[in-house]
Amino acid sequence: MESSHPIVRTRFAPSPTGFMHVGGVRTALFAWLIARQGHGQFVLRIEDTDQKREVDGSADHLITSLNALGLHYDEGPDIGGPYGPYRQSDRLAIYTTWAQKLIDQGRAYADPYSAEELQTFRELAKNEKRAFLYRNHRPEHPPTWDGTMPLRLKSDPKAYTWHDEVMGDLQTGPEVIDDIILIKSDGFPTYNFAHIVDDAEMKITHIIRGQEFIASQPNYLNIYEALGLTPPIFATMPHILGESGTKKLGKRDGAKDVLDYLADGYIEEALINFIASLGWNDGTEQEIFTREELIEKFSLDRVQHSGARFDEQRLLWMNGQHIRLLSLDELYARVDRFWPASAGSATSEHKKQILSLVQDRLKTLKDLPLLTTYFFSDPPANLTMITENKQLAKLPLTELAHLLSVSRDALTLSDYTADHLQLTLNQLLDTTGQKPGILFSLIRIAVSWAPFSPSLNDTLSVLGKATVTKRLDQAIQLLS
RNA sequence: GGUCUCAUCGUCUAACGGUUAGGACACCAGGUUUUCAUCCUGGCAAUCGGAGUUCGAUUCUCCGUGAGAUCACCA
Repeated sequence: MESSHPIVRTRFAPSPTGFMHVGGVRTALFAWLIARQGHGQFVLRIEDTDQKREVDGSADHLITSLNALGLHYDEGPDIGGPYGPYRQSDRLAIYTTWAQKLIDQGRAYADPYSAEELQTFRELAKNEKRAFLYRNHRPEHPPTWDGTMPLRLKSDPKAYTWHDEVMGDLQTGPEVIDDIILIKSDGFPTYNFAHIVDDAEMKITHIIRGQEFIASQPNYLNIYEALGLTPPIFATMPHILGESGTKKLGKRDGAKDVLDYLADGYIEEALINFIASLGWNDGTEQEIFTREELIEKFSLDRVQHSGARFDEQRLLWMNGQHIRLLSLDELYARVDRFWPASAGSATSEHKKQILSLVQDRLKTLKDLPLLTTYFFSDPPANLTMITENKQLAKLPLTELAHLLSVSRDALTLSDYTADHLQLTLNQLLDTTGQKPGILFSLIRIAVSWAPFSPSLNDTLSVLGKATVTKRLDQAIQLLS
């Protein structure tokens, strides 16, 4: 059933003024999902029309972030594409051409006022408790536009009703329509003008962006009309709010760089799932979604209308869930830079064995050293782990030393497969007459000196007979 | 102040106008022959307020209240 609908094309259009935070990721993610779902294209366009705010390296950082999260784009400034260039500062001639059309039609004019005059108008409006409208001061005979003055739209004030895929039907009156600036006096277009031209030229079908643009939407519709363009589909995302407050999550409110989350051991699948579920769900009770499931199930009409708070606890939980979903080989490939320094000389075979033991315990990849150091190097003994242990403290140290001695002898006879070790350990419970709470705790502490570890038989198996025997001997000496 | 938007457990959210208002995170209590984690079981906890429509309202309407966005030569 091939329809006449155009191919879905969405875009992420950040301005290079800083790092990529979760709000930006969500906008990018939803646009990416729509493109993938519709088997269309996802475009990256850099909106660098404000030279003053531009931050060096920011564009590269955004690109790195998108790729790190697997939100790969089909067209963009670094990879090109049929509708380039994809950096607005390289497209100035295009905006001039479109602006000239408006001038020729009498729909754009030069703004002759100084900043001071404009400020006076604003204060006047404020004193009268009205919203400021430039068009109330529209000059009768504006000068010819020579590029040194701002170029403004000669607006056509009217009421608008439009549809938003997320918010539903929206409407406003003519009082919000104004003569907004199309081209600034520095020759660069404003976002308001440039994005409309670019989206049209790039054949974008869906504009997905944050709530902060909803108030400008009627003015954009006015521009589309002046330009003779059919507006694309609009979808407005609610804001992500800061952890504590109710404010929009911004960089100054502690919004973190997404690359920091990756560096802190969060995996991209969890980040994607979490950010998607912040304001969206599929209506079922499913919480964990793979990337493929999100592409299949995502829909704009199920996106929440209100803002959502960013809850790190939930992200942490979700990260653990996604870590457990990875195959051992996948996980192994990702934890590479998280191993403790002492793991340096270990074989990958050995490291994989250890990893399989701790996979279910990892909440972030950064937890790896805490859970595994004693596998790679002899841990320092800490007697208080025994003397302050509720169960072990009841027995005299010499008795504990004896138990370890018996255990060492019995374990020496094992072939050190996990199964056989379990058998040997169970037999030790019989021969010593001790409860697992005592005997197993003792052995576990004596070989790891760690507050926790995987199951005892697995731990011993991976440590190997030589290491276990050596550490038991050392512990026996210490307790004697 | 004008304009627009939003409102369910602490948090993320579900619920053709008819449910004991469901799930998840967090928290608490048990269980899975040691610990920590996982996993399982149970517990705690919500429809902002007031009218109206209706046999019946979390759901529809209106009025409040609260919150957010916007009113730039920023995006």
